[in-house]
This record gives sequence, C-alpha cells and structure tokens, in this order.
Amino acid sequence: MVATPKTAPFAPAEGRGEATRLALIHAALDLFGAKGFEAASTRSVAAAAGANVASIAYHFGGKEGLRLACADYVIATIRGALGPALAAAAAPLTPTAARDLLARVVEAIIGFLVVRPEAQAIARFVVREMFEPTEAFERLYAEAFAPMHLRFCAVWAAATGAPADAPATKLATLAMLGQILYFRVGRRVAMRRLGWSDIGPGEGEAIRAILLAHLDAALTAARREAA
Amino acid sequence: MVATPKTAPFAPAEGRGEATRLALIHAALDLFGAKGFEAASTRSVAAAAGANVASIAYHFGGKEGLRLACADYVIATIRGALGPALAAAAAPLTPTAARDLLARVVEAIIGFLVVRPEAQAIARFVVREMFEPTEAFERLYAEAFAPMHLRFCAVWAAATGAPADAPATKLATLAMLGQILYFRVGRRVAMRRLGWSDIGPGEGEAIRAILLAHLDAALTAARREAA
DNA sequence: GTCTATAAACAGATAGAC
DNA sequence: GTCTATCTGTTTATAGAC
Repeated sequence: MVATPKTAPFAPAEGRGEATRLALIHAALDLFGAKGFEAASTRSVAAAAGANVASIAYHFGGKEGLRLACADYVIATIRGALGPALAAAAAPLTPTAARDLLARVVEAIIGFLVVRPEAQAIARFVVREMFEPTEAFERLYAEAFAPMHLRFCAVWAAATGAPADAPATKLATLAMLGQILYFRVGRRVAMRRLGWSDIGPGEGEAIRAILLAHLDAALTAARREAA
Repeated sequence: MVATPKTAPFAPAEGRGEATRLALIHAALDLFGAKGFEAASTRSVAAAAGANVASIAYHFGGKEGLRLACADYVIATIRGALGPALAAAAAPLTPTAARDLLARVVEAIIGFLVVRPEAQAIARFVVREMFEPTEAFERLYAEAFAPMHLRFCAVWAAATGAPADAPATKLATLAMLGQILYFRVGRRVAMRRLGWSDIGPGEGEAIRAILLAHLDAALTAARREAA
C-alpha cells in the first residue's frame, strides 16, 4: 500500500503546498503593493498568509523569488481579464466594428481595473515595479503590457484609418489608457473630490460613461486627422 | 566684537545649515520615490546629500519629519509650476477664453510634469504617498491637489457651460489629468512602445499635440452634453 | 511541507565630542 | 551644526527537528 504519511491526511496530491503557495502570493501582492517590496517584511507576508516565514524560502527560494511569482500571477490575471475582449482584435475589422470593439475593451479594463477591489493590489504592485524596475517589470512588459497595447493599437488603427504603428496612434491609445488608469492610481484624490466613499458599480458606471464619451471624441478627432 | 566661531567661516547667516537641509530634502525625495519611504535608509539619504546620518534627526526630528518636509517641498514646487497658469482662473471667463486657458494649463502641466526631469522624483514620491496615505498625503491633497483641481473645474465649467461642481465635470477633468499623468507614471511602458530612449522637448511636443487634441475633443463633447 | 531557533547584517535614534 | 560611536530592535536567510 502506498501512503503519504509525510503530508497532512486531508491534503490532495498538490493540495496543501499549493494552497500555501497561493496564499503567500496573494498576501505578498497586497503587502508589496501597500508598503513597498523592501518595506514589507517576509514575516508580515507569512503572517498574512497564515504560513511560516521559512515557507517563503521553501516555495520561492527567497523574497526575490516571491516577487517574481507575484509578477507571473499578475500577468496571468491581466491576460485572464483582458484576453477575451482583445481576442477579437486578431481578425480584420470594419471601422464600425473596431469602434464597438474598442468600447468593449475599455469597458473590460474599467470593469477589471477600476471596479474590482482585487485590482488595487495588482495596480499598486505594478506601479511600484515601474518605479524601481527589476526582472519582474521586464516580465510584465514583455508578457502583458506590450502584447496588449499592440492589439489595442491594431483595433484603434482599424477604427480610425491611421497606421497601427504610427507614433500618433501609440500616443493616442496610451493617453486613453491613462484616463482609465488614473481612476485606479489616483483614486484617492478622485474619490475625495467627488465625495465618494467607495467606487462600486454605480460609481463605475459614471466613470464608464465619461470615458466612453472621451473615447468616442478622441476617435472622431483621430479619424479626421487620418483622413 | 561679535564673532561666530561655532559656524564655518564662509557660511552666511542661514547658510550651511539651510544648504544641508535642502540637500537632505532633495536626496530624500529622490530615494523615497525610487525605493520607497521605508526601504530608503536614513544612511543612504544622508550619504546622497553629502551629510551625516545624525543631521536628519537634527534638522527634521527624525525620518518621519523628513517625509513631511518633502511633502511641503512638493507642494511649494507644484504651486510654483502651476500657480501662474491657474491664477487667471479666478476671474470670470468667456467660453473661448476658458478654452484657451485650459490649453495653457495643460501645456504647463506637461511642461512641468512630463518634460522636466526633476518631476520624476516628485511624481514617484506623490504616487507612493497615495498608496500608503499618511499625514504627508493629507497635506498634498489639502494644499495642492484639491485647490488646483477646483480651479481647473471652474475653467472647464466656463468653457463648456456645465456646472463646475457637477460629477461629470469633475470626472472629465480628472480623466484629462490622468492622460497627462500617465506619461510620467507609465513613462517606462510608453517609451518602450514608442522606441524612445528619453522624453526631451521633441517627444514632449508630440505628447502635447495629442493631449491638446484630446482636450479639444473632450471639451466639444462636454459642451454638446451640457447644451 | 511546516516549523523553531539562530546567525549575520542592517535599521533609526541618540549621547556626547568638537 | 556636524560628526563618531553605540544602543536596541528588526531584517532575511538558514540549519535542523518533526
């Protein structure tokens, strides 16, 4: 008979170890984002995950390995949230269909990044990695930001008639993304100025309405420019 | 005869002490922004400023005092850079004059925040304070962000005919600011996607052109909405 | 796989010489 | 006003019991 006496009795094949691993990543994403990578101690991460300090060295080789695991988790999450909406970008599009698709992509980004509370930890982690670039940022750029923005530009080009790799196209799309991102990164200022205590579905709808109007206005301007 | 034997012979009345104080603030703004407040050691700040570790306790009472001094410095810098352009917002404006003034304010923000290299340290410090809000953020909001945005909204209202304190006005102006801020906060991604190695006057001009076009497009949309 | 105990380095604050 | 030296607590990493 083959038994597994060294693992807990109720743990499935990849059960307890994997659960600890995930709990550590979630806790790390939250604490690295909130306090900064170096300021968040491995002890506080382990405590928040309900695990032991030594488990970080065991699962990730050390604190730096945990940071990379967080980056991979972020990449997978972003792809999961935005991949479906951007998948349609591969096929050729009519200007009208491209415009509709852009609106759906913007809505998907707002729905994920601005409204969902879990996105806070991700956004803070990403911004911090941008300020102090490490290998984690390289992965984020190569596997998430660059391919996503490339496809966003392709759809923008189909909607406006401008070339997808023209500087003006890249700048316009980045500016559009900046409008959305602000409501996550600068959320504290925005909420105070608006008298909001939280950004729920209702507030998300108000943001969505403004940003879709701005998208439409920017597209019209870009279309006129490209003609 | 009154001599000052305890100070260096070449130091003017408020000379050396004040110079050390300023050097510490500059170094702290840079290091707090780059590595995070808690990750940047007082030793590294003192070394970067060419001063001694103990000088931080002497001038600011401790590390936390240095953080507040940084916040005050940032407030003064922002007011110095944007105050002149926003001063004209106090007087009543025709729609056309308001539109011109908004363009000038946007240009002033780009000129300061996006193009000037010193703005990097300020932006990183501010974003970090937003993530982990402390007394420093309270000061930044109350003395810089809130009054500046209030005036920006007033000009926006004059340009579009919408009420200055309407949620739509606040959201539209915040989104517009987000577009600009992205080219500082997300600069690393933007530069790579554009193949830029730096954002100098030429690149600043390209950003300016896109953002002014988006401002114009958003204003037209808001004007139509308010009518 | 999880835990305790410990090692070696480093943090911020401060006392006191100059 | 600046500096050296030191105190006290905390950090990450790791060795080894279970």
